[in-house]
Amino acid sequence: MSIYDTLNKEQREAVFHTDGPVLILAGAGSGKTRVLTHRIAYLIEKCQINPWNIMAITFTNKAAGEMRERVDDLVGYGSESIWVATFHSTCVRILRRYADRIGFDNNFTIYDTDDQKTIMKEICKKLQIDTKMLKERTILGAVSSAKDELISPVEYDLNSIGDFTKLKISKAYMEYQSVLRKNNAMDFDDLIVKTIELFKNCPDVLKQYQEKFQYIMVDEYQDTNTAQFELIRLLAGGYRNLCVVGDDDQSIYKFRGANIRNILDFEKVYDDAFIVKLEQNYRSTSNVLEAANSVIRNNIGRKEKALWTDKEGGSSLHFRQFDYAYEEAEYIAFDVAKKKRELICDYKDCAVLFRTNAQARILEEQFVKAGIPYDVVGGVNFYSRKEIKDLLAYLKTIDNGKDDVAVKRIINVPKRGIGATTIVRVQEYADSRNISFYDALKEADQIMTIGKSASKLKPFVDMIQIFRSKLEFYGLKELIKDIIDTTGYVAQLEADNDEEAKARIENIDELISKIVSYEEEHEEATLSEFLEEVALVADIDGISKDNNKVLLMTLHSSKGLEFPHVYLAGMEDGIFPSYMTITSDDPAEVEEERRLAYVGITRAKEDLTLSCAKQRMIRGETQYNPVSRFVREIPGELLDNRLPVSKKREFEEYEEASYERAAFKQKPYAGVSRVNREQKPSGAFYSRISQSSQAEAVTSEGNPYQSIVKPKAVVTKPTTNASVKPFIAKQDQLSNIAGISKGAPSVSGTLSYGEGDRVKHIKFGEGTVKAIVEEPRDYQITVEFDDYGTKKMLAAFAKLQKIE
DNA sequence: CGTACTAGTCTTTTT
DNA sequence: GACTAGTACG
Repeated sequence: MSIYDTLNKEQREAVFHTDGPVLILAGAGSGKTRVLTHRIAYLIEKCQINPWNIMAITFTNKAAGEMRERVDDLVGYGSESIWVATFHSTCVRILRRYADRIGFDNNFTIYDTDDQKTIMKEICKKLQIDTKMLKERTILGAVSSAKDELISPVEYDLNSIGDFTKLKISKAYMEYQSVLRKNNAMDFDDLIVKTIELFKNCPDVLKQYQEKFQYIMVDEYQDTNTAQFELIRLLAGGYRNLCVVGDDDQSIYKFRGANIRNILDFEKVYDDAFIVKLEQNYRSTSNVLEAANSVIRNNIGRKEKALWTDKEGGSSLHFRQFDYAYEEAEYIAFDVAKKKRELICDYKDCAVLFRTNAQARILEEQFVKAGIPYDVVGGVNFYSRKEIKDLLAYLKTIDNGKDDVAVKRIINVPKRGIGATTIVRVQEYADSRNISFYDALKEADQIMTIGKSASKLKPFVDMIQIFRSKLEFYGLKELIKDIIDTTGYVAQLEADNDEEAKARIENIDELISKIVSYEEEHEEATLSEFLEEVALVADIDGISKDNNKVLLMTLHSSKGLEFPHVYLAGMEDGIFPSYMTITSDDPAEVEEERRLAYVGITRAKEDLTLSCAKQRMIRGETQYNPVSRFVREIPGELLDNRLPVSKKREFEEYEEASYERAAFKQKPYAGVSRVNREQKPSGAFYSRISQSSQAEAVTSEGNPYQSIVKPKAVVTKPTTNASVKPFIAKQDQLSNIAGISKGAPSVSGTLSYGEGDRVKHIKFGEGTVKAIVEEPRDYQITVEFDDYGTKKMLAAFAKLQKIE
């Protein structure tokens, strides 16, 4: 009995076909990690390939660690010499050795999003770019996309001719790259781009890595971008033993430059590619799988696949709709507690997935309330907290004096009486001499323009110099403690003595212990390496399986994971799919959301609950959203509750619950008197909704997916009319929801069109305005559409555009 | 130079 | 709603 006997036929083919280009199309849950690990084992064990000649690229460090572990379990030796890493850490490792060949120091700094923004802000000032018209964010986005596509500043410039905005971006891009170079820094995208540059400029270096990586495997191939593909193509150029694994249906990072063509056109680039499809799903029950299939089927641009399973049936999928978002969260917490209580599963078997990070908060509140242990993946990254960034900036300054961003961040933290003016003067001096900011500081007494402030700069420079020289003798742990003591950073926080300061001190302690454990794991731990590891951690990397906690995370973070019990929260059109993609005129955007839905559904092994709320607070505004189209795409017979949930029955379950909710019991649901009371809409408001829902019923069949942002003014004026029970009784059919959830219109000042004007509607196309009737808060517009006939609609919903 | 308040922005997703 | 950048004032 060999370890390969447990594989199915296709999996074995994928494992045994070791030479030449291979494309493995691996559906969700089809055992692709198993294939990859067995393939590595096979290479080492049966083909006598040295572990150090094998490379595996994964999407996250966590995946890399797990892969190494599993290979270790299979082979028992050598796994530590396999190169298993993400694209980014692969590139950093290469660049740390050879960056000097392309004009950087080998101890270059890696800039995160914050650093990028800081730099871009300065550039905009310098180039006199009006950031009201063209935001730093937008420029950085454009720059990043250009890098993903391997478009250099010069090429970008050539492509910008005649386009005013693009020309500005081009100038900024050019300047941005030169600042980065000057600061001896690279951003995330540069790590890939510069490695390619290195390979193209130094064939000897490329040759060396081509020799090393005789067998290359790439996981999550559908999410690679053009630059990453080029990198792989170069590396595999010697032996051509390139095996990529992916699933076009799970491509969810287009916004980050992922090029789906990489997987769809693999056979064109490598015409001798061996292709194998893994279609048997080992993860989920057939109900879950059928739901996933029926959703993804609605996408047009995909390779046809038929995932199947022999796990017949399983429990049906659950669907629940609630009036308020907090009720939804409360239900999920309650349901998890119930499952735990009834020994159906443990906390760690459950995960709650949602579209946006912001949705985590309301869930957290209810989990705390219910006393359920949970972890939130992502959100505010540990390393992007102020206090952590400050201390890291000290480390960066000590490590790389050319990193102006880091130096400027800490030059006056804690306060040393060094102000903005002084910093500007020093920068001017540095610019005139063409030296770094830090080097300019060293010559403070030469800078005539700063006068007395020079005396404040000297102690700072001395302090940094002393740290540097001490680093020869002590380790990173001593260094960080020395920094904290010398600067009095923690001492000042202690003086503040409030909750926030306490939390910050805790974070700093956490940082210290991270440094300590880093030093324990790495014998020759260097500052540069530590900073690099810190720069490249993903949110998901920190999650440990050993904790018995419910995991809360975005759908994106959930990729590659699986859980027996999965909750998909916020299944509303406008949330998921997001408002942005619904209103976009590119249908491919909704397709990407649908793939995300597919990823979410296929995370579930046994049990899947989909939920949504009719009313939800988003960025301080109350939204009314219809049930997600993705829920509607699931055949009704798979769901246990196709109808909106009966409030009464739900409530009885609450009553039975063993944990106390005394306050709640006294006022069951009437008036929704707990959380959000101040946001509770008035009775008048609700009758208004019903009204509009009836008015909308005429038009809703063509356009049921519209999410509406309701004007604040209406919501924030609560009346104490607690007896109003919002339209629950009316909601006996899912199809009604779309109409009802239209909500109230926003108060539009004036209309940009009048009777007789030609207008355009996002869904119905062009038409002529026939009538405009004024309503209390809006206008009812009658439009005769060229292709859809006459429709009545409210101006605030219809978003009609006048055609000139 | 440092602080406190205000106004504006944001978020869809992240290595 | 939360955070941040910008401004006015001490």
